[in-house]
Amino acid sequence: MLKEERFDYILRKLQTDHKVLHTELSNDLQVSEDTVRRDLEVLAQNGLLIKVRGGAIPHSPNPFAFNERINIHEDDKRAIATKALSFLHNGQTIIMDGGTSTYALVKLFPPSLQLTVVTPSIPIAMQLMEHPGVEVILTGGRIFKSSQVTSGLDTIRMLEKLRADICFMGVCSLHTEVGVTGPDMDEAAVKNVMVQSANKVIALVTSDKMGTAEPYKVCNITAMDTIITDEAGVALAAPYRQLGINVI
Amino acid sequence: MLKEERFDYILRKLQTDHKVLHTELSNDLQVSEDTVRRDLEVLAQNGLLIKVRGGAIPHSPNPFAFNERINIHEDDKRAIATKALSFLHNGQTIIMDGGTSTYALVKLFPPSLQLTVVTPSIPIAMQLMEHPGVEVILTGGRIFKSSQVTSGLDTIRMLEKLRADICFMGVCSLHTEVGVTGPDMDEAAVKNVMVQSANKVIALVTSDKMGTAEPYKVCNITAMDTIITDEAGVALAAPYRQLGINVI
DNA sequence: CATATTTTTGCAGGAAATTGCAAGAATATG
DNA sequence: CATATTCTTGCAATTTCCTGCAAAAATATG
Repeated sequence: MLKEERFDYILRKLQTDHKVLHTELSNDLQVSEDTVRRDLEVLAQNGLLIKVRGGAIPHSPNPFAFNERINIHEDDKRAIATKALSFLHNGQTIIMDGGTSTYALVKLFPPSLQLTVVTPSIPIAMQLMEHPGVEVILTGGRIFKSSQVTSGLDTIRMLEKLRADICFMGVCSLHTEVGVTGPDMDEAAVKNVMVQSANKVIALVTSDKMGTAEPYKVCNITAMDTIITDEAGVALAAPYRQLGINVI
Repeated sequence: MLKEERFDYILRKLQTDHKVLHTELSNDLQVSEDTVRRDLEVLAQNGLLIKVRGGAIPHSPNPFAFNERINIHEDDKRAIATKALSFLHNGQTIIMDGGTSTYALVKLFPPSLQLTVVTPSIPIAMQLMEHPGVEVILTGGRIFKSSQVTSGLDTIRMLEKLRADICFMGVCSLHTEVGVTGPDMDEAAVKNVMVQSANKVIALVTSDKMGTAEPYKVCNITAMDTIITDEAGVALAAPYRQLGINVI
């Protein structure tokens, strides 16, 4: 049996059963569970399903589209967010980029905090709607369903007119030479404007994103004032510190 | 049974029952109460519910105001929304006002529908994010926490540049002489621009709002092309029909 | 056609996650 | 304040996952 036939079978079964199990598939397809595991691995990589312990579930109809990602490196992200809190003071205007790191940050906002937050992220806006002291401004534009942020010209135009105290940047790759990069052209353009509209830029980055690069450039690495990461070890941080960037 | 299935079950039960108990879930899912407790823990961490002693309650990302209102006249609103569906055709660009009537409408969108929807309403945008064929454009601006819509100058500017086929107007009071009115100045201004930016304006109004007025004027009643209501009886509809408005 | 290289597959082991249980702490209730 | 629930913590049993490895199959190369 061809590997593609197995893929086909798995996806079809997933569509009818809304889940697949290693044990079942191993039996149905007459291959070992390891092979099934590997099959699910590649299907997951192509975004065709979501691997979970014991099998896989479909991508769309489950309510975890955004919340799944929040689980990855959850502790790291909370640690990063906690460090970031100390930069916030009453009365500031903050640009809050989309992404799970920034989402973790707004979840930690103490109730007494008084801020104006500008964001293209719908989950962040929803989270902050319940906060009594935060004025929320959502940038307009077309919604990217996968990342749940607005993007495009309208978003950029709203950000351009802004003067913020701090911009917290989320999911990006950092590289000392390549700079700050992202996986999507439009979002990279939006991030670029965010950087320009803020007096101070703070990147929230899990350590696995440091030293990596993606196709679309956001800005030079020197545009960052501070990088907050989960593991600010000397080895990882030194190259950035040499450029005058505060790494914590 | 996969852990994710349990999550799914819990969230679904929470949605219908408005609460879940450790004891019940343990029995329903055939796992120990400890496992239920741990499941609720992770769901709570992801903001999908709130743990309380003995079980959990919904997190209600929408403040009560919105959730409650959606239930008032629910049947009426669904009836109105069903009538409104016939005005929608593939390829159209639609302005969708905030409010529970319009929210009921987007919930009825058939999956095959291909539209571009421009809206200031966050619940509507979230609902449509799960729709495969709808392009969602959110107008930017300051968020009104009570009604969960964006408002203000930025919102107006985005709408001004638009040319839509249809505008569906939500919560408003209608009066043959006073016209269309609303309870908030900023929102009224936004609605006014919506009316001007669409070729055709359709009001979704429960019958109890007809013949009433509120402080801030949106537009003249003749700006409406069609009024969809739950009870298009002759007595109520006649004055509007005399003005050339289609009432159904 | 023979040989080298890559890909796929199954297996073994140790690592990691999940689950249920028990004992003591915390909290609600009358 | 006494009692009953519920919650937390630690632990052990089980299941599942990952890594490296070797055999078999497929593909490429001379």
